[in-house]
Amino acid sequence: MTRTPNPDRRRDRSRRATLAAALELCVERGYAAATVDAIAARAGVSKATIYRWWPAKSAILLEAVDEAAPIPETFPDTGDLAADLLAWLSGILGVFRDPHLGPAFTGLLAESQLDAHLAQQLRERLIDHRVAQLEERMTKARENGELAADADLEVALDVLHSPIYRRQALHYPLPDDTYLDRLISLVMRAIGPAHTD
Amino acid sequence: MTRTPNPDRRRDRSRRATLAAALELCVERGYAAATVDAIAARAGVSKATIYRWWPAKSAILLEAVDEAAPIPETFPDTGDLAADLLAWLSGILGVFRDPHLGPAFTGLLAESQLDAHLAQQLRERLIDHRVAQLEERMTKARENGELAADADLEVALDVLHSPIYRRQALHYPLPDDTYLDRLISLVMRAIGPAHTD
Amino acid sequence: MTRTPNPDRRRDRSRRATLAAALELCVERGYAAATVDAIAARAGVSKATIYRWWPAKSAILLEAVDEAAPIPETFPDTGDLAADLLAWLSGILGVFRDPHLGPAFTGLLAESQLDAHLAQQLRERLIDHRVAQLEERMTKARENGELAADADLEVALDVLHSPIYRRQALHYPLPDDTYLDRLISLVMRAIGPAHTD
Amino acid sequence: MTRTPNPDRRRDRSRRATLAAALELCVERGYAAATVDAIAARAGVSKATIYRWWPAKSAILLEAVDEAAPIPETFPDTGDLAADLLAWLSGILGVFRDPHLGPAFTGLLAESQLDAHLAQQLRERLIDHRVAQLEERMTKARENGELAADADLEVALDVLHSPIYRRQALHYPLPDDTYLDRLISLVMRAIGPAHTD
DNA sequence: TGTTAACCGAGACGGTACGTCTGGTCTTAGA
DNA sequence: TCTAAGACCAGACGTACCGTCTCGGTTAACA
Repeated sequence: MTRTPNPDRRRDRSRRATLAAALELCVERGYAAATVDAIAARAGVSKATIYRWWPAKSAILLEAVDEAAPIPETFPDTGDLAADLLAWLSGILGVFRDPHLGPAFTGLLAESQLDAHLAQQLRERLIDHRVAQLEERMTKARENGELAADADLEVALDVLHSPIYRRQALHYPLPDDTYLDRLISLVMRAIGPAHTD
Repeated sequence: MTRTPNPDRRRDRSRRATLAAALELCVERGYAAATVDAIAARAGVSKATIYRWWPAKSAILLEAVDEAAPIPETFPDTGDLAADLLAWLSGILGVFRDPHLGPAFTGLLAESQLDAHLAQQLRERLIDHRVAQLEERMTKARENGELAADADLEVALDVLHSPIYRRQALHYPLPDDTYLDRLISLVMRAIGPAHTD
Repeated sequence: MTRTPNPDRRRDRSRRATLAAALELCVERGYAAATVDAIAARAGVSKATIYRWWPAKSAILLEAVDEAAPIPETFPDTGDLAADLLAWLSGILGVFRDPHLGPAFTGLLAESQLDAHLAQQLRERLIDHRVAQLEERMTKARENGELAADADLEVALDVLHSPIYRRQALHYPLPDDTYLDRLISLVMRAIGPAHTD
Repeated sequence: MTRTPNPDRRRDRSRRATLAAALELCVERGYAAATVDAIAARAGVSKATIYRWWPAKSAILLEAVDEAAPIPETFPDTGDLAADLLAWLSGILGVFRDPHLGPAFTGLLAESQLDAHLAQQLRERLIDHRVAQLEERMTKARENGELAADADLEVALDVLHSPIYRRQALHYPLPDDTYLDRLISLVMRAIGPAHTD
C-alpha cells in the first residue's frame, strides 16, 4: 500500500534498464510500438515495477529524454547574437533529429497535444528552462544595444523556434541551416539595432 | 469482395450522420473518447459501414473538419496588408478555438505527429491551400511595394502561423489579438518596405 | 413489398444456380464456409433473390439435398428381409458418404440440433418417408412370418439406423458393410421368427 | 509473449465464474446466445482472460459440462444386467434432460458435428470412458453367462445408446422409460443367453 | 407494340459476434 | 519492502456474416 515508495531502496538497475529500453524501442519500432509491455520485457523489469515509479508510458519517455538530452548548461554567448541564435536553434533541431532521442521526443510532443498534464511536464522539464536561457541572452542583448530597445522579445522568441515544431508536427521537412540563417536574419531585421543610415 | 465500394450507391444519410457524430463526440468527450464504436453507435450507423468508407477514425474526422471548416474562398485583400494578415491569422485561430471543430482539429494535429500519412492528408486537405492563398497575397504585396523587394516570404509565412501551432501543441495559451498585432508588427518590420524616414 | 412472391414468375436459372453453388461450396470449403454471401457470389445471384425464396441458408441446402438425393421410389423387396435391410442401410450410408451431398447433409444435421424447426423440415422432407418405407416393409415381413409376431418394430427401426447418425455426429468412423451385417444380424436375432431348430 | 500461460498462476475465481456463466447462459438463452462477450460480461471476466485459457466457446462449455456432469465412478452391477442397462441409459438421458447441463451438452453435440477436433475432445472427455464402463460390465456379463457366448457386444453397445443421440439430434421426443425397457428387451433377446426351451 | 408489375443482380446498410490488442492494476513468490 | 513474472479487467480495434433494403435494369404477360 506504499503510496510513495522509498526511493532509497530503488534499484538503480531497473530504472536505467527501463529508460534505456524505452528509448531503444522508440528508435527501433516507433513511439506507438513502444508499449509498456514491450519496454518491461526488453528491460527485464516487471510492469508492476514500472508503474510503481512512473504513472504512464509518457512519463518514462519524458524522464528518459530529459536525462539523455544534452543540456547546454550555459547559453553560448560569443558576443555575436546571430551566431548564438544559430547555435541554439541548431541545438533544438539536434534533439528532433537525434537518432536516439528524436522518435521519443516527437512522440511525447504528439501525446502532449492530447494530454494537458503531460504537456505541462514536458514544458517544465524539457522546454521552458531552455527557452529561458535564450530569453536571458536576448534580454542582455537588448540591454547591450545588440537589439533595438523596443524589441518585442516574447514574440521574437516564439517566432524563432515555433517553425521547427510546426514543421515536425505536420511532417514538413525540418529546417536546414540555410533556413535557420534566413529565419535569424528575418528576426534580426525586425528587432536588430536601429539602422544607422 | 468489393474492395472499393461504389460511391454512387452511398447513402448520404449515413455519411452525414457519421461525420456529425464524430465531431460531436470530440466536442463532448474529447478526441480520444471518440472511438469508432462510439461514433457508430451515436450515428446509428454500423461499424462495417464506417470501415467501408473510411480506413480509420482519423479519416472520418479529417473529412468532417474539412467539410465543416469555413473556407475563405478568397483571401481578403483590403489593400492593407497588416489588416489582411490579422484577418487571416484570426481565421486560423478561429478553427483552433471553434467549439465545434477545435477538439477534432487539434486531435488530428496530434495524431498527425505520429502518422506521416495522416499528416500529408491533413496538409493537403486543410492547410496547404489556405497557406497558398496567403502566399499569393504576400507575393502580390511584394510586387506592389507593400513589402521589401527582397522579403523572404517563405520564412515570413512560417513565422506568422507557426506560433499558433506550437502554442496549441504544448498547451500554452493560444495567442490573443494583441499578440497577433505584435507578431504582425514584428514581421512587417522585417519585411516591410524600407523606411523612408 | 411482395410478401409472397409469385412462384410462376420465378427464374429457374437463379434457383438452380443457387442450389448448385450451395452444394459445391459445402463440398469444397465445408458447410460453415458456405455463407449466403458466398453462395450468392458463386451463383451470380443477388442475396435479395435468395432471401426472397429461402428463409435461410439451411433451407437452401435442405432443398438442394432433397432434390439431389437419390429417392428409392419403392423399397426393395427381394423376399430376403436381411438383404433388403442391408440395401436400405447402405443407401442411407451412401448419402452420408456421397462426396457431393455428404457435407451438406451432415451440416444440416448439425444445424438441426440447434434449430427445432429445421429439424422438423429435415425429418419431413428427407427422413420420415424413407423410414416409413422401411417400416412398411417390416410390417409386411411380420405379417408374412419373416419376423416374430410380437416383434417391436418401432425399436427395431430405431436401432437399425441410429448408430449411423451417432457415429457421424461424433466423428466416429462410419459403419462399414461388415458392421451392417452384424447389426442386421443382431436385430434379426431379436425380432426374427422363433427358432425352429 | 507468453503463448502458454502458466496454469499455476491461474486465478481460480475467474475460471469458475466463466464456467458457471457459460452454463447459465446456455440454460437461460440457449447455446447460440451464449456468446463469448456475454459469458465474459456475466462472469465479470475480460475477454482476454477467457481467450488466454480457452481457444473457443466450445472449449469453455466442454470443460464446464465435464466438470458438472455426474460421473458414476463405478458402473452399477446389481447382478441384474437388464436393470443395470436401464440405470446406465437413464443416466445418459439424464444428462440430455438436465436443466442445467442439457442445453450446453446438446449444443456441444451440434457443434461437434461440424468440428472434428471438438468431436474428439467431446468423445475423450465426456463419452468414451463412460461407454467403456458399460463395455466392461457387458464383457463380464458375457463371461458370467448372463449373455450369449457369441454376443456381439460392440454392436449391442451402439444399439443401446445411439437412439438417444439420434432422437436428440433430430428433435424427436427423447425416449421414455417404457422405450428403454423395450430397447433393452430387444437387445437382451438378441444377445441374451440361449433359450432353454 | 407499348405498359407495367414483378423479378432480378448488385451491393450498401444496421446489427452483432468474433478474436486480438494495449493500458494500467493486482497477485504471488522470492530475495 | 522491493522485485520479476505475469494474470487480470476494461474496452477499442478491424473483420466477417447475417438478413434487410434500395437501386436500376430486365422480363414477360397483358393492353
